[in-house]
Amino acid sequence: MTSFDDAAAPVPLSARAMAARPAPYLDGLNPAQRRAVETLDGPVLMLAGAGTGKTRALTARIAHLLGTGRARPNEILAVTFTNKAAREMKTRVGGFLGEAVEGMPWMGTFHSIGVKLLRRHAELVGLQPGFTILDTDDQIRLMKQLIVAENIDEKRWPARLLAGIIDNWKNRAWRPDTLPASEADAFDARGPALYAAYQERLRTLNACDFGDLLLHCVTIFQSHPEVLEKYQRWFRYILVDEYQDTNVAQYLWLRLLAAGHRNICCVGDDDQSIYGWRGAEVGNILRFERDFPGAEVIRLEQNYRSTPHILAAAGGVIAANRDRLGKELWTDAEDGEKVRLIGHWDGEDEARWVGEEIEALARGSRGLDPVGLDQIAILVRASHQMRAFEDRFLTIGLPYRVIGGPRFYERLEIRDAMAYFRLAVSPADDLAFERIVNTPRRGLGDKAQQKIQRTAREAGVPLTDGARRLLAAGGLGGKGATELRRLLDAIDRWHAQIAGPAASGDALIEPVDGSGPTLNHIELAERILDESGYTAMWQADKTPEAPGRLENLKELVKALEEFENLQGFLEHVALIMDNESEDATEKVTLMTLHGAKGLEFPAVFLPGWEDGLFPSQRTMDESGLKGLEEERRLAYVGITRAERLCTVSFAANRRVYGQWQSQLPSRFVDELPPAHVEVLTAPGLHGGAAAQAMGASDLEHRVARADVYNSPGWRRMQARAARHPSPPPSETVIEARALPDFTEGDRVFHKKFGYGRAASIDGDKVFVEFEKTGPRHIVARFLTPADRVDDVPF
DNA sequence: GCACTTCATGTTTTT
DNA sequence: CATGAAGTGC
Repeated sequence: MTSFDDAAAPVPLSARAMAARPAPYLDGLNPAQRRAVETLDGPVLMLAGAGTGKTRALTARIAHLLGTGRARPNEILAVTFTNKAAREMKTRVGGFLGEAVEGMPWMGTFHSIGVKLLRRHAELVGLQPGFTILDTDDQIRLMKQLIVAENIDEKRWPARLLAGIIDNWKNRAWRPDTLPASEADAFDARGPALYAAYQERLRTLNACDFGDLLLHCVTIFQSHPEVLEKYQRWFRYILVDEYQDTNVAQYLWLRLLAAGHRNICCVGDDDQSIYGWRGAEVGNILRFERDFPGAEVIRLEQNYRSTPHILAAAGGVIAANRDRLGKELWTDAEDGEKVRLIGHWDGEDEARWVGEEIEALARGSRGLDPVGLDQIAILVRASHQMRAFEDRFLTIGLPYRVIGGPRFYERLEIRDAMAYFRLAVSPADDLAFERIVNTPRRGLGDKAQQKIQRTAREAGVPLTDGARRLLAAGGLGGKGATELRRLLDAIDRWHAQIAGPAASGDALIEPVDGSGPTLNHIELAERILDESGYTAMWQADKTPEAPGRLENLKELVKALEEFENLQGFLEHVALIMDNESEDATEKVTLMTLHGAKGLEFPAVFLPGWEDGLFPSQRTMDESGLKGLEEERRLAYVGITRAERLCTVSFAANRRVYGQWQSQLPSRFVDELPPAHVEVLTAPGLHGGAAAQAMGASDLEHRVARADVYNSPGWRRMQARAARHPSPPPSETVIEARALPDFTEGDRVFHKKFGYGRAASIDGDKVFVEFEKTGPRHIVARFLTPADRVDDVPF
């Protein structure tokens, strides 16, 4: 058990020592921040606008709580949404406290704290403390089984959708028994029953999905007042980050815990609530004062990030939203550049222009100081918008990094390997068993698996036991039987080996040849992958992605080094799905607006501001005005990421699902206050054929409305453009015509698709069979002969 | 059990 | 268009 039970443990940090010295953590705080730090008792709502130093205030507040002796480190509950935020808070508090952060076991994400609580009281909701945590993938597979069992038409009700509906219910803290009547007719009135069945399955599997981690806690608090009271007393102070993103379940969880002393400090920004679609309730933050009467509301409005123009532009956009708590950001900073606005002919032009602009910024040829590539970000509404930029950057050799791509732990081979580890830890993990019974192929097809399922269900035992019974009864013959027996034996063996070292504590045991319980978890993991035939499966696989997968498996085993045992690792992975690999080269960042929340960049590009794309048509269709307002907040988030330079752009034409569509500039473009915007004209667009084809009216209409052609900003821009002309785009065009400097059959390299063989060449078009990504037609300039890859400038 | 086909379906994302 | 999932034929 952790610190909770060590109530008698000495305070790791000497309160007196800290109080005696002037508090260094108060230095440099502005009055509002200081108030937020020093108002310790009672409910506090810290409305912290973008870039107003909220993390600073939050960490100082923790330091202050400890410094004044109000609470010991393990009596503070500090919740965040993401592991990243939790990590940052830990680091920053660590700056004040030194190693005493280790004594803050209750600083973490909602989910990680939820697990911790739930493990202690699992039996109160019918679980055992060792329950497994299902991720989305497991969840959907489970739902698929239910769909089959309940005879539901999967065409009409795909598992993903149903899992989503149940997720939503959980987000709203609705249990099967408390589901409101309004939901009773969800999917042909079978919703409530299916939800109940799903929960029943989870209980049988001794498993929780992510929603349960919070909802079960709430259930326990509500039905076991003595448990709740214990925690209400224990957590003397509660801090919550990103409060605007809380869903109902999280809200109830917090409200229950804070109900006693009401020492709860919520930090958030209603203007940055962008996760409504996944259950976040802006209402939680809007209602705070009603929920906690007498609450102190502190507004952090001094912005330390952006220039006045950028703040004014963002403010202008967000002002169009109703239902705001109201906040106006201000700054002492110099005016700087206005927000720049530019229209393009199509998405490719937009990408081309952004690429050139980035190169110009990097050279310092825009009349500004040179901007490093890693100080530049392109923030898009939807990830598919990234492709035009990737293509372009690949072509011009501009290094970039995509944030939010496929995650390491979501990869097939990693998930398979994890399933093996899970089985080794708990052989009763049915979902893990199902996943790998026939991977690698063991001759256990659908029929055999059904037999196992049936045997297990009839006996009411886990699948591994069911399989054993089936074998004992001779219900399976041939190769399948032999292989199944071998697998079951292997699982037993691995399980025994885990029990060994775990029981003997965490003493480091020298690796000894042979077997026995002397294996450490890393060797065990290797052995599992080996004995299961999983590694061999990929080694035998001749498809191009096999080597990469083996590489990933190696990486997975390496990741184990940071943990003491497999159990610890599995728990970590269940809750932490992020994987940020830093690499040293300077790169432009490409990510979604959602992904950018909480980040900042000196220069930000916001492309694709077109109605239907941004704001997204779908959001508006589905959520109407509420949706539009959330999109607007997204625009606000985007603009406020910029420190010095913010460039908004839109295209007149865009290919949507292969179909060319003409686009209208986003309504948010109109909401940008003209006084803080500078309208640029793309080279070649102004007066050119493109402008005419574009139906110049649109652009001109907007431009005339803002009267920007007559603005000083416009003239200054023109003058600057004359002084610092952009490199002529023709360079690339000439390059594009260049014929390949390799011949058919040569091995070639492409930055995105990797290595391949040039199967046939037709002019500047090459048909390449890529080793990893299959065959494709590629323009020659994208390719480098493989033996000269080092010449590629990035 | 596997490879090939057709067909539908196209946000945002964490835990 | 382009990707993934489901279905069909071997």
